[in-house]
Amino acid sequence: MDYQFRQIESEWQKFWAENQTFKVENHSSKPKYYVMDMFPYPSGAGLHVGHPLGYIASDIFARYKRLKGFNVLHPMGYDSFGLPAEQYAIQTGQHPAITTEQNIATYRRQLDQIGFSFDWSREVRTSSPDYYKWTQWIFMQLFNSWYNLETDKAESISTLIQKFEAEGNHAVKAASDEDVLSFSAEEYASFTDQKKQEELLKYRLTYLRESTVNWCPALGTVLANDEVKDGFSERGGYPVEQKKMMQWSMRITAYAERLLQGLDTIDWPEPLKEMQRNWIGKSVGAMVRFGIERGANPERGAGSEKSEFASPLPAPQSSLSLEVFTTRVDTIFGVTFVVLAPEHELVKSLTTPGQQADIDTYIDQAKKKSELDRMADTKTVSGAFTGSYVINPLDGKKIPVWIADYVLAGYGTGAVMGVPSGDARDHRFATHFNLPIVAILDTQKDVLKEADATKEGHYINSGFINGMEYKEATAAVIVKLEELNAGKAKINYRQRDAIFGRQRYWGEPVPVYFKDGLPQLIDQDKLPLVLPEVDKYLPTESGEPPLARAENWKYQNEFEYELSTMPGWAGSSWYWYRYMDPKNGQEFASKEAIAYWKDVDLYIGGSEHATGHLLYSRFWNKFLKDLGLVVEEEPFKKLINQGMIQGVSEKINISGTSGSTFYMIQGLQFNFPNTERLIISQNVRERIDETLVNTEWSKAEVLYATSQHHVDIKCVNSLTHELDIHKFIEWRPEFKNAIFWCSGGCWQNGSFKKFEGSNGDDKFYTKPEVEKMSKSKFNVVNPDEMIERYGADTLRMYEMFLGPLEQSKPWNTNGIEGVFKFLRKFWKLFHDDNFNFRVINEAPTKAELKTLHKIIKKVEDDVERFSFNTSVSSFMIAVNELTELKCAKRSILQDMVIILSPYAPHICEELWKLLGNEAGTLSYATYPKFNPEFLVEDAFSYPISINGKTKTNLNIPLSLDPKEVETLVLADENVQKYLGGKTPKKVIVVKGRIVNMVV
RNA sequence: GCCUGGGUGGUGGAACUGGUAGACACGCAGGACUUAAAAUCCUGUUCCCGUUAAAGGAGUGCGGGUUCGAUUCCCGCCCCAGGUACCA
Repeated sequence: MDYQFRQIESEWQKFWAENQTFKVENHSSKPKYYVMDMFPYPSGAGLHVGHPLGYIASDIFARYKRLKGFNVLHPMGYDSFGLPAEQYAIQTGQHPAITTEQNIATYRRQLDQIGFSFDWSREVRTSSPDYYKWTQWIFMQLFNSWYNLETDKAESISTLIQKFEAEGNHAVKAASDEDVLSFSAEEYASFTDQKKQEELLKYRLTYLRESTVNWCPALGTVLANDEVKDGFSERGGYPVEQKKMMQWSMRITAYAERLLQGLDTIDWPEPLKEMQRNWIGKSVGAMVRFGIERGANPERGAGSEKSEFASPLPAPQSSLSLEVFTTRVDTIFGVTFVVLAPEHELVKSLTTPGQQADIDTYIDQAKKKSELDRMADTKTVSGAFTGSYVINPLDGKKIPVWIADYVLAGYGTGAVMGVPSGDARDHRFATHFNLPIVAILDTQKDVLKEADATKEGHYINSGFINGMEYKEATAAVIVKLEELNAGKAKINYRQRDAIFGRQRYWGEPVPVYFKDGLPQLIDQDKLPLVLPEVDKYLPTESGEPPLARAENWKYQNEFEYELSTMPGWAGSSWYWYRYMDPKNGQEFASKEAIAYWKDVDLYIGGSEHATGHLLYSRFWNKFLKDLGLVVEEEPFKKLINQGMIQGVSEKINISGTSGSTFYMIQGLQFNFPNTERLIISQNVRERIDETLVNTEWSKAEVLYATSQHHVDIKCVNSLTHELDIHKFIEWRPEFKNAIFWCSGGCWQNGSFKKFEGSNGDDKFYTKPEVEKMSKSKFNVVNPDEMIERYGADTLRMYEMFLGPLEQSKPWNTNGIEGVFKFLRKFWKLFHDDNFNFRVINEAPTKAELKTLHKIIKKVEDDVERFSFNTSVSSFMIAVNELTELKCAKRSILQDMVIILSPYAPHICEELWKLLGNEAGTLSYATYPKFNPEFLVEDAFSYPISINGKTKTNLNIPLSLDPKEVETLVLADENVQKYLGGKTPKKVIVVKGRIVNMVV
């Protein structure tokens, strides 16, 4: 029979499912290997061709490892809490659990079709109560823990209470809130229970605190960052404001240093590690306190309010002072101004009456700017002078205090010392506002023209550090500042605590109730705290989260539950442990299972999770490790980022309405009721762009205010980018009366009017653009059609053939035929022209063995370095060679089947059976052993080049040494011809590589 | 702005430690088979010059450099994609 992929694939998928071929046990005499994918969110759009890319790669790897004798854990599950299901629920009233269930069924069907070797008996779903019971349980452990900086570990809160009872908190070194009280054991004992809890909350690893959220009053809800666009809600376009709200937070900052250090111990892509490093943002520097000039504005109230609590500095001499964090404390003599964030708490008290108007205007402006605006606009310098001055603690100079939005309130102290000679931004600021610029190092170039951030050379204009070099000066300045009680060395992290909650329905309920306004954990045996039923998935009229709608939902019928739910990253921060022991009702995973599987050996997923999921997972893992619940400090030993599969989006230009009732376009009249739109073909649009100024097109200026909109790629010919107007109108009926302006005329209501004197071109073109594949861009390509047409094995190999795994690439199906042809060719090796099985038991030839061992080696090397595209090519070469050799020998072909099986498992299972092996044993067969003897060559065709340009080749035995090779080459008459009688100045012979002659 | 990745034929890409640039595949062109088409098979296919063949020249984003030899290493620049919190 010819290669019948449909039949073969469904047959084997059924076989694997029925026989649980890939079910794996938590014990084995084989070494363990854990291959995991980032589990998907089951969206309503189903799987698209981008999803399987990583899954195919990890599946190949998992299957390969099985052949190499490992006990392989390769599970799959669903990250099934999320906003889209909830949004759908809001629109339709359908419970998100139902839609989620349906979406999962679609995903499962699609995943099964591709022939993955998942152990489905271990499937997890984050939205299932059996699962989120343990997410809640981990939350409770976090609540019951504090971070002891002395042991550098999380500990039970009870040890902290003991310390408080014994000695108060003076000697306690803990990661905590800024505003902790200072108390003795006696004072602690005198606290009411309420007060004690209040204080303890400031140390817990998960705690409540006020944080700013995107609040949309019209929708009565909090929005995620990506639901906000230019200060308006993406859905509906309602204004969004910043609102303070009590929110659960996770004290991830306690782990900053360990998260940073751990990066050096794991095998992850360097760019990804770099991203995490930048996110954590460790900077070693110093805190410097500038005294505020007395009498600046005393009637306006207190200075640094923070300092009575957790300031790293001892109490200031003056109550009026300003703290600045800097990484270049050595530049302190070059400070000519200080800049505060507009939101800084001291701005109010520092502003003099004369400057009040300026400052108010500036703050107003800054508030309106979105973060995006601030970023895009790095060239514009803005700021305002407060009217006050601070005193440089080292030389007593008066320094003006400004505010500017390039300083962020959330980082460091929200204040910067401006050193224009050394920092480009400060330089721009100084130049713009005409502030002095002082050079501080003798190596600095023309500092009036440009900042020079050098650390080289010797200090000048710098008081007691004049003449010193960088290292010495930095140390000296810090010593001096400490002496003066005006500063000290400090390590600062950019990372902040993670907000842990959202005001939504479809998430894990937080296992907390409130008593006297303080959060309390529910009893552990009440877990899981199941998501209650609600009548609607919207917030309440008073703006409370949807859970407030649940009737009679009270702890012990008395206490209010926490109404927010956990964020998306909760369930995904520990799921790799649940796969180890997914059905356990007593623990999140048994000690034995964790001791056996330990960690994930290979994790494949997208780099978009670099600073979210991957950082939070590492954080929770370290926490679980501190509690002795897991064994490894890092959860994912090796990580590979698969590149993004991009799609080609198609866009059209839609012009705004002009208010006229008809349009004249090139002398033709078109009806144009106010609500209709003019849609301009891309080729016309480009011509307008080019010739906008020409009189011929002057009318176009009126119409020109177009915006680009996505069109479903189903309406467009992907080769010509020609729009099918009929299909388009079917898809978007609101455009049924629109005018479609083509280069030779216009379409409206199905008829075409030709421009006078035009060629009558009635084709309408879209603009293609390569973008991320996404349902919202209408450019997704579904794998189902591909599988229907070519089968799963072809899809698997084709996705790998597309290019390097880690590189992003646009999806195209141009080469898929070649992969399909390859599989047929492979099938035909085993069959004669009439498709009769023809494999024979003869001894292989040298050439056949060479081909086989070449591919054994190549695929081994390629898989180990995740270069799957090159192994597909090598398979093609091997099959071409064997076809050429007319090889039908079992000893060659059987090994070929094993080597290819991770890539194309279905066809290989079928051939394995035809070869007479027991069905289903292929997955656990032994990978053939490479024997280098078969590849040994005794001669090599040396490229002979002159001045680096290859001229000819000479076949020379490899046994000859370079000198002999040289003699042989020079004796060759062909070579002499190229040399034209000249004697080469020099001859380079690299054995087995090349001969190069310099003439 | 900053960080990261990338730029090689008409296309996807290969070239692993500095050693024959363009493997493999798609597409295209020509041919075989066929009444015809599909399928299959064969041949050619970086560009320029050249009727063919030979010979020659250019060539891995651009400009330099190191080297007997550079897609690979170094310096400067341009462009594309992704990320991003102006992080002091």
